[in-house]
Amino acid sequence: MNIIIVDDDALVSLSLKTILEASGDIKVLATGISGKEAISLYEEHKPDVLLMDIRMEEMNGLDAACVIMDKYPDAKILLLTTFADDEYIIKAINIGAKGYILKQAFDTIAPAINAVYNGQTVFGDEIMHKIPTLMSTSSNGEQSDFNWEAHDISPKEYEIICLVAEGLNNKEIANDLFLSEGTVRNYISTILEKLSLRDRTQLACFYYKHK
Amino acid sequence: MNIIIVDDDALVSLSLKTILEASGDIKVLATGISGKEAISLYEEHKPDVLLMDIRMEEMNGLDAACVIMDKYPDAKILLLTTFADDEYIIKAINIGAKGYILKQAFDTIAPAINAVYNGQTVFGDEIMHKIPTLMSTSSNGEQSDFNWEAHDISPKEYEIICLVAEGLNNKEIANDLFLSEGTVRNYISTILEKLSLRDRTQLACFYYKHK
DNA sequence: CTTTAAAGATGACAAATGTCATAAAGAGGT
DNA sequence: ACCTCTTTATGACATTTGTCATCTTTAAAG
Repeated sequence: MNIIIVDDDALVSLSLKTILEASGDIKVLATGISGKEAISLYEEHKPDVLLMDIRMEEMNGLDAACVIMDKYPDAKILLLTTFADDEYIIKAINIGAKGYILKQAFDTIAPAINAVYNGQTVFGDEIMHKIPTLMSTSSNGEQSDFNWEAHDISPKEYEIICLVAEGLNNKEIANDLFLSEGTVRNYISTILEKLSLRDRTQLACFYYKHK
Repeated sequence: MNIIIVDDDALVSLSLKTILEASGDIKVLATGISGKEAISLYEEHKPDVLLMDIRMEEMNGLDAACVIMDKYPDAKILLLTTFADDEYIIKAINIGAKGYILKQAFDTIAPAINAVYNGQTVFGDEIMHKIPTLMSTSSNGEQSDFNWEAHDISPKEYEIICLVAEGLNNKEIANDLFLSEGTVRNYISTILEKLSLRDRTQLACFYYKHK
């Protein structure tokens, strides 16, 4: 099976290439580092599967996927992400990407590619967990969009809020975001201050009520 | 990798067993023909992956999956279906099934099992296509179909759950319900036990996700 | 009248949580 | 170079939380 890898970070592309080719039946035809490159490489090689990072400098993976799917509806595109970026998941599904998985999970990527090659669609587990919530928040058009920035909530803080609203404790959040537990505590402390809440449970409630 | 196959139709189980075992690294520990059997077989063998039909006589695959996931949250269950039964997809996702694919596509099942085994979630392509539509139709009408009594939650306990989901702390709940703070703690303790949750924040999250 | 079951309470205890003061490292602007 | 802001980290601390074993009271069932 022939694939193309596109990732911002050449080191990642290389590691992936090595690992995947070692697994046997995968051949990496080319690697790229931007969405634009992904498009031209795809047209040139017509790979069985295109493995592409979402966050990239010149043109992000989603837009590139959109362009490619538009021209080649049968394209099999597997999107990689460093951690579960909620906002992109729904978009990825709608575009018709054949998968959306964490690139951390190196050894699970080969099976995923195989499944995609055989006509399945694959999602990383952590990502799947979020879909029910995303479904209920993205599609019922009622009140939803609370403006977090208006309350001085930074992106990082928002990220933490989401994890609290998934029921993670401080240690787990710390592991997820590569921070120390104490730092997470401090973050939550200031979040509570900003939103005039008392504890993490109220924060979780607030989250669901304003989404 | 060890799996169990459960399908109404013994012929299907057998064919699957043959095909999958031929592929090399899959061992079929047992086969069953009903949801009830799936549960007992799962408990007995603790397979890496459970492959189960949705439509079965005695107890359908979804209910069985629900019971199993409840008791073994790490269970990897791959649901099979003859046609894309729209109505079950959302439910399958919510239950936490690791996949939902067409059993027609014989040769794609092995890769799917592999991906699931490696921690991914897999959906057949025909099924994935329907998800965007299902998302918008499922979230306006139904909702709140979670059966608290089925999880042994008494009315009083439910009352406390609601207060937790309003962000009250134990003292406040105690005042609200004319109980002592200790009693409230005990109540919450048993609620968490019954729902297999860890703390009040997870309880609040659970409430909003199932409501 | 016993026996049993339930609802509620208490105290002890470990763990998790939230607050605060403080500090190191880096980036950017002057 | 100096100052400032941001991000991350610590440690100390008081509170809250969840768990458990043990009671009392009340009500129901025999």
